Amino acid sequence: MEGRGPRWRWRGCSRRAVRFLEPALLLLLHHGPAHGYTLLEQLESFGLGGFDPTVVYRALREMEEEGWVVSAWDREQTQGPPRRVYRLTPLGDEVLRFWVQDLEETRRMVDHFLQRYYQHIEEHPIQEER
Amino acid sequence: MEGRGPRWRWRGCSRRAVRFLEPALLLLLHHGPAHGYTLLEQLESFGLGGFDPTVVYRALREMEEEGWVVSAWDREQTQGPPRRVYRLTPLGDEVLRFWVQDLEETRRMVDHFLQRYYQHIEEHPIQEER
DNA sequence: GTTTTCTATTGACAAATTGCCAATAGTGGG
DNA sequence: CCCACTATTGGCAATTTGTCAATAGAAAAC
Repeated sequence: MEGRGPRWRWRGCSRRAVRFLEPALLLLLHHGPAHGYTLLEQLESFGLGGFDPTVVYRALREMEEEGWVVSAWDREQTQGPPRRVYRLTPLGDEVLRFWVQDLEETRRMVDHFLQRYYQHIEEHPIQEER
Repeated sequence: MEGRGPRWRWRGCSRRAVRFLEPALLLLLHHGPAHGYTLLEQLESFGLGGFDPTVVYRALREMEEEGWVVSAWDREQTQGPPRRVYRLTPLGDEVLRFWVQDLEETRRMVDHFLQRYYQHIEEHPIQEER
């Protein structure tokens, strides 16, 4: 199953994760403000472990540029350097709802695909040569 | 909701489509050989309409490089220039099964996310200010 | 008390992906 | 012959993604 091409043809897997990153962060922030490092860890509860921190921080900064979240420095209560605490904005809340709609739609599509696959396999157990 | 950034921040939508392209093509080809133009049209039945043809042709060429499909020229039965007919290989069949697994996993993740969202919303109808 | 380790975040860049537009080309109708 | 429709390819700019190195404070180890 290895291709000679780029090292990491097996897309769809880690890529799916990236696609989930934004909504997952928005949902986590819907619970209350948090800083990147914590969010990074909490992502595992979505089955989104193993992210390079850079990716998460970058996503957060981009979300701030969009106005979905705002951040403030927290120089106290830290076991390290000052850290940025992110908080969801009303716009971010709205975007989360958009994402939910989008994921509902995604779910419909995935369902439809899988149904079609299983139905076809059942009807044609052996692949036709035609 | 407009950003000042690039024209098409609203990712996730056409992007989701792209993510579906490969498995959809593999499934369509599982029904039997077909050429790109037909596949392009059949994609609509997956809710994947409106693709730029280039994208589909490119995907097919890449899939051929990977050995998931093979193509042959069809100079007869054509209402235009000769066309390439793609056929699924056993490897492609295997890849389709991988994709199905992957989409099962995706479905679990989406379900989990949505469940968590609705549960949280129900428990905290008003966003906390904390 | 300074070296190491863990927490936390940022910057920069190469590689890959995606959108899009122009080009090519055969066929059939007017 | 010119136009519309069927089919496919090439190339490039813009965007996205992965990764690695850099910075930096605090706490623990030596």
